[in-house]
Amino acid sequence: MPRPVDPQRYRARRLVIIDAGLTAFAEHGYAGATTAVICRAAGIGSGTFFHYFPTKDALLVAILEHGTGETREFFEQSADAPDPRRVIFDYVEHAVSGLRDPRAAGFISVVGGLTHRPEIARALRADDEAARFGLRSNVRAAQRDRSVRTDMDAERLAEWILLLLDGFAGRVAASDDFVAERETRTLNEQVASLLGN
Amino acid sequence: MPRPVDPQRYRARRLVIIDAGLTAFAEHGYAGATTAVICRAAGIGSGTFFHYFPTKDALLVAILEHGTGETREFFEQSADAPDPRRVIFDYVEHAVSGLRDPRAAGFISVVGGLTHRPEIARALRADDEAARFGLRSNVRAAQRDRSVRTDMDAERLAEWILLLLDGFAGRVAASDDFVAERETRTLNEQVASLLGN
Amino acid sequence: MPRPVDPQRYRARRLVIIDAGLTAFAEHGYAGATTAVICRAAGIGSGTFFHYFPTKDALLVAILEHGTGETREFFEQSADAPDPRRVIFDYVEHAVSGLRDPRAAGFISVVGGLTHRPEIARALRADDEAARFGLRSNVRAAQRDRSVRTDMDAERLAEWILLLLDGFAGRVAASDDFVAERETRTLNEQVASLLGN
Amino acid sequence: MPRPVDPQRYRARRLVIIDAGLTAFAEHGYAGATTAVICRAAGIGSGTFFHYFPTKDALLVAILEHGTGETREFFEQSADAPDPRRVIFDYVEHAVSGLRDPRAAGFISVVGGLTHRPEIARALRADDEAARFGLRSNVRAAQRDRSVRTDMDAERLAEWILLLLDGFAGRVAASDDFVAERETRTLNEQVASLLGN
DNA sequence: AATGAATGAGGATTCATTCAT
DNA sequence: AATGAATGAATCCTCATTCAT
Repeated sequence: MPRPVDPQRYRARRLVIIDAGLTAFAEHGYAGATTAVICRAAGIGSGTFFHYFPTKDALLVAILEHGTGETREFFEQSADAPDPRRVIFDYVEHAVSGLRDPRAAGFISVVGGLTHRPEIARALRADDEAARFGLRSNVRAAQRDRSVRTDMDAERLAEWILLLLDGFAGRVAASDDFVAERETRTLNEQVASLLGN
Repeated sequence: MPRPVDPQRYRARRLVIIDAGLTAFAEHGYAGATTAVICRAAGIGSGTFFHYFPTKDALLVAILEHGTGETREFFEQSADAPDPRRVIFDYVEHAVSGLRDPRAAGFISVVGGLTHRPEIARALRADDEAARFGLRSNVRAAQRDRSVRTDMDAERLAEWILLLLDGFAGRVAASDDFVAERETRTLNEQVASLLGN
Repeated sequence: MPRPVDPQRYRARRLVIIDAGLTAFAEHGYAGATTAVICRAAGIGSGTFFHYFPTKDALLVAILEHGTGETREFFEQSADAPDPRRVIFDYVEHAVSGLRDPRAAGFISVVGGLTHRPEIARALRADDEAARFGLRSNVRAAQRDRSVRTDMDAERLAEWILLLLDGFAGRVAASDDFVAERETRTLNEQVASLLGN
Repeated sequence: MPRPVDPQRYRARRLVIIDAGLTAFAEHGYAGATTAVICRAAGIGSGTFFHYFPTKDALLVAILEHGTGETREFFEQSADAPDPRRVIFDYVEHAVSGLRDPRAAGFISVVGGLTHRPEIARALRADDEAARFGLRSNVRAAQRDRSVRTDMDAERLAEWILLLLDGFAGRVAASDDFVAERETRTLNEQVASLLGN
């Protein structure tokens, strides 16, 4: 009598590992986060790890995809928002609030140095693309209704917003004095100055 | 009869290794740049490598310190410049021009993920500190002569300039469409908007 | 309420696994035939596998014993045959016809390299012994009625017949050009030359 | 001052490892001969092993190629021999004498079960081919001068000689009672009966 | 100083086997 | 009986580093 596969349980466990991975990568870097460390953090045996993820890289990719999914969701939910300029700022807000998880910034800088692992590079590009796509659409819409400057094309403005967000995350990771909360206002100003009005 | 050390030759060879290291780290990431790879690139044997650097990390630190030195030099040479606001923009220019070396951006993102190796973290902090110190001094001076806004303190402004520079480097590394040359003007605008006037 | 064990069903399933094992071992070698591969081929879960066989080795042993059983059966059925020389040639025929199953030769060479697993070695020896015993008896009988040379003792002649059969199987496995069908005649000649008359 | 590479030393050490590998494979089978076991037998560290052979398979291949080389050499040295039939029997002698090394037969049966590792399969085919080629040439020559039957083509006769040799080796490995020395005469008889005259 | 052979600690991954359901 | 998730021992292999020459 086959035990019915319990996808609930499966996904829960998977999330536990993803979470442990996020912690471990952020805390110890990619090399330092050995599968042993991750397994210990997740409370599982090494065999179990590879039951859920075929490789260590795959775990990292899963973490990234998690983020990519959230980004896509965010923009899908804002698809019909009346004020695209507003959506852009909401996304900025959203991105910064992601940094409230103290592991996020660390993870981002770790993963940025892994462009040489092809799988990870792919996931990284997908992540970037998702954010760029969402931003670009909204920038374009905002340009149409003249709430954003039109002398720079939407793609470049999107890149620049990401530049600010990535730089912001980098600073959070690099400097103890740079506290997300306190700097959000300046970030908004920078984005505003970028988008013009 | 010990051959007298020829410091000329010594330093030259050291530079060759540093250069090979920069290439290798940028091209293959930290893990992918094995000492074997670096040695091959430098045209030396592995034994020789460890004559010049006690560890692989030490090479990375040396590369970083090279950059830190340049930063310090830059600000020292501008110490008595009459227009500190100008110096800030010159530094931005200087930093961007560093990205003309196609390895630079790659190296930066690689090294950003290595905060967990203590030696490297130290060097990274020193590098950051050098730039921040130089910028802060000039921001402060510029604030004194009212060419920079005074409603944000110098330290934070310095951090924000670095945020823009790091974000910029990150974009250069991440996106083929983001070409340093073409984006410099926008960068200057953003810095200007940051500093007010 | 324990479902009454259905021995019919049990044996059938066991045979399915044995068959899958034969296929897998022949196709992928001992190491390549992981229990997962075998289970997939047999259409069962891994847990089920270990209901039927306590270890992977035990499956291999069962396959071997299957063959050993057939060998014993063959010689039992020929026990009272009037012409023992004939029985020997029939056995050769029988052995060659076993090679019609394209998995047989592959399996034989795989299993030959596993003398170091004690269980398997035991089964292998038993298999060898069964064939040797059957052959030896018939050789001896044939010697008695002078239809086989008497200047070599029965044991050695039996070994030499096995030598020819094993070599034959090995060639079938090793060389695509060596087709059992076409070579049977030569095999019979060699056996004849061995036994004299 | 580069220590001059000492190819003497290199080859010697390589041979030590090859020898240890032969012992280990023959004694423990492929799986049982872990790299650790081989290294211990060779008196080297695991790192050293992989300095000489990129993989465990490569060591096995090297052992095989060693044999292949000997085979080729044998036939090259006999290239201009006046009596090709004699050469064939000399080769049989040569092959049997190789079995005096008690590890040889064990190694052969182990390696026969590894056809699924592509590198090994390739080496195995090359080995087979070398022997077949040498035999075939001599069979053909012998057929020309009528010292070997002509009703079977040279290729098939070569295969049959190998069949006898492989079967012989298999018996030596399988049965303690089957001693190479004592059985050589019968082997020669079988080959003679095969070749006719 | 320069070399590269030698080392072995450490890491990712595999897989037979167990066991709760 | 049947399942497959969970396990961890065991394996191959990598690579920074040492050291005799």
